[in-house]
Amino acid sequence: MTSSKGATRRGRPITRNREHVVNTAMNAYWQDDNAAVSVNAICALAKVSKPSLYRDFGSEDGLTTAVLDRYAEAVLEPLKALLSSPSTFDAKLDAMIDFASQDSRMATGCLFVKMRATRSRFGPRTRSRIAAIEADTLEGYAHFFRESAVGGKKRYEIAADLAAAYLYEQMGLAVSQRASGKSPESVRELFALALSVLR
Amino acid sequence: MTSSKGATRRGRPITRNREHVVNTAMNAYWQDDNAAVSVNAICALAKVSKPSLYRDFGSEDGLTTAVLDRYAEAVLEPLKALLSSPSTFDAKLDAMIDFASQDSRMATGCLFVKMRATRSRFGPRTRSRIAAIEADTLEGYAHFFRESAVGGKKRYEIAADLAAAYLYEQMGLAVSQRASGKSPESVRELFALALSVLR
DNA sequence: ACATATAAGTACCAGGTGGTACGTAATGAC
DNA sequence: GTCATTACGTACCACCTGGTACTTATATGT
Repeated sequence: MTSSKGATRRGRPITRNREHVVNTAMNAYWQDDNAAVSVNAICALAKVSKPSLYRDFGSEDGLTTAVLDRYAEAVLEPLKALLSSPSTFDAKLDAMIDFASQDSRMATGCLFVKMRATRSRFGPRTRSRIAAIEADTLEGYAHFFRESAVGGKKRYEIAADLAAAYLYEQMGLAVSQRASGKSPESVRELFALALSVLR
Repeated sequence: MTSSKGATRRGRPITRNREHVVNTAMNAYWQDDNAAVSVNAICALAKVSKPSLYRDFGSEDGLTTAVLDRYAEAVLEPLKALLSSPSTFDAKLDAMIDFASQDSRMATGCLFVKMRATRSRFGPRTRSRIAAIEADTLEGYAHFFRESAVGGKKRYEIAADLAAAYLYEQMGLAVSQRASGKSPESVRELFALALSVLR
């Protein structure tokens, strides 16, 4: 679709594509305990030379930005969609608990939460993406609570913004616990206890 | 007290003492956003040459262990003592909230929590100290809840160990929020909401 | 005065980091 | 075939990391 016109491309054909590198890097950052994965390590994992990587992403900041965007699209968006599904308030909270404590995607934690925790390691572009995703998530949560307040079975006495911030922080805590190896059952127990104040 | 005997020490007198280096390093680790403070930076801050530091502590692991011990003694012990003070259950929880959200010692977060979050960066000795302090803290909290269950005004329906783990995690979350610059008021609000399930 | 003992710093080590200059390989256009 | 065009990787850069061999400064014992 990129070169459908008659003018065929000239020169050596490209062998490594961006997608492959982004996925490899995402998995590396995601899996690793520490968020200290070097570009050298990523090049070795993706079997791409460093200049190739730098031609595709410009800098480490560019790479981590691309990784974060990919993660947001692949994992965060589905989670966000979960909140606007047609189901009850309590069922949605239960779904959040399931997701954080049981879902295999959170087995090694949430990449966004990890990157947020070590954000000082990243460049300015990545940092601003992190801030943007945080704001977007908080707004999504606040919307969820506002909706529930008018349509739900019970009115909310605590402010939607407070509830949103609370859910956001507790969600981050729960996935951090999974990343540190805590058992899904323990995470579930603690997370459910924390969210019980919202019901 | 170290050389009270008649036999006076021979050789060049020592100029830099361990305490000074430990305090400097503790403040550096504590203050810094990232826990990535290099030994070079600490040497520069403490105005000590690298070999001197290595003679005193053996390795980076030795230094971080000493720092953690000093922090435990200076900050964690007073906090622990707070739980065994003669006051009511609710007052003690309030004191915890005050400490995490208002106390100036937590203005840049809790060094233990920071080191725990980045524990993969440290050597084996430091890591085992972190684990020991965690176990000790959890046991202290569990004891607190067990005591409250028998002598307090209300019995506990949730297990003391669960309550202890919950308090431990919420405490860590609250001080992390302070470390990341969140306002004391916001931290207090969220932390108080979290602890409300314990009352 | 001189030897001995101790503590301190200079100047280095190998290895890893993010990042790049430059030669080379593979294609289409002519 | 020859040439321009493009993608690619080798081999490097300066800088920083934790860690150390070796010299030098300053004290006491005799």
